[in-house]
Amino acid sequence: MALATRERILEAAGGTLSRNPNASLDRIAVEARVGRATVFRHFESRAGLLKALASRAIAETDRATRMAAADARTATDALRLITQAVVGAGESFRFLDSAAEIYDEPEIVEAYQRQMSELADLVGAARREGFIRPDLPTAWVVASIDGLIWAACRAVGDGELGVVQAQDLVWETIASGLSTEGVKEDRHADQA
Amino acid sequence: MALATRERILEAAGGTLSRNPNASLDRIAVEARVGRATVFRHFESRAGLLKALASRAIAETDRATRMAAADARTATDALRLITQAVVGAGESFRFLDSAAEIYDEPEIVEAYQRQMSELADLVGAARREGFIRPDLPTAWVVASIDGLIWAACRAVGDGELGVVQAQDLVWETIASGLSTEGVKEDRHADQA
DNA sequence: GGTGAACGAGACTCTAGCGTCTCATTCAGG
DNA sequence: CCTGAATGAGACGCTAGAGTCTCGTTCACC
Repeated sequence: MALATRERILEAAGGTLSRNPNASLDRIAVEARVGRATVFRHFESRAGLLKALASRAIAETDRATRMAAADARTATDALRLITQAVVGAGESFRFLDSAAEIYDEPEIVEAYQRQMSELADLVGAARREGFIRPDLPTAWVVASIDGLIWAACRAVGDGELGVVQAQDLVWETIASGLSTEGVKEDRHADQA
Repeated sequence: MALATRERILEAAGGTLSRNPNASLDRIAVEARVGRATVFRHFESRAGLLKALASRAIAETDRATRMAAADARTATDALRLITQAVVGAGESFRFLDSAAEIYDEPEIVEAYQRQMSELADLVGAARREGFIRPDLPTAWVVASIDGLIWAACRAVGDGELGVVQAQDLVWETIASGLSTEGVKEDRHADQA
């Protein structure tokens, strides 16, 4: 049952920390219905647990990215698939917002920066495909995609939106914004 | 010099906590170039300091909201002014992301919910003016505005964007999204 | 020059939470 | 039934950081 226990601890840690970023190991152990000592049997320390949690989220994102790259025929489509995958797995990521200690781990920081850089590349490719507005800095495109994903995960966590709904809305907003000025119907103008 | 000292502590606390949400009072005191005891002379406790910091951010937002309501002729314009004001004062807000303890203060939670509700009302009014897409849930519009503001403040803090640039980009993205599908030029279609 | 308020420095106590260790219990496999 | 691995419970030491207090200093104002 070692694997099941380890997994249960990670699951509980993710959930508890997303609600209260300063939750103690004792609290997490209770939430996982596990003795506190068992947490230390599976993880070197609190930092080790957080690191494992972060690594898990990073691996999940990498997996989603590879699948998107395999399935998608365009960079724009890959961007859409990745965005929706991350929103779908949002619960695994919410704890990262507030887990400041994690960014002491160079390994995690490096992986995070790599993923951000990959996202920037993807945005660049989507831009060359004509999907991204040429007048927007790539840094802002990346940042706002991040912000919209964050908002979607929060809304889902608060029960304001369903997961599928949130996935669609994020992409819809990326594509067309919030205003009627950007609805797709208008787009056929050029050709008129 | 009592007021100047108090202000210096608040300023240092905001800056330090936005960088490291778990920063100790000692660290904050050093950053403010003030003895740690002086922090306790001005604030009842750590919670009191955070509460004062949050109250300050809330008051700042209220001020911006009132000014926007006074200056703007439409709800859409008020929404724009408020959005830009909040991005401009972003440095005062970034610490709120990660200061989980604050949400134990009912007073703060109430004020936050009131502001969110006011924002929802404003979005509703802008919707009736025809600015907001009718097919988007208000909850998502509010959440994504929040997310874009968050992203902008982060980008400014990281030095990726200038403040004025970020203010424009947030509104631009709200209005037209990130994609070429939403650029304003297309909009004249209806009238053609 | 005298006075009092504000401050800096630092000693002190107290608590929460981390990490270690031990011991009894459970439970699966032989 | 026996054995060993995984666990739960809990005692224990340790440290960081909150909050209190005191004493000496600075500095503005009279």
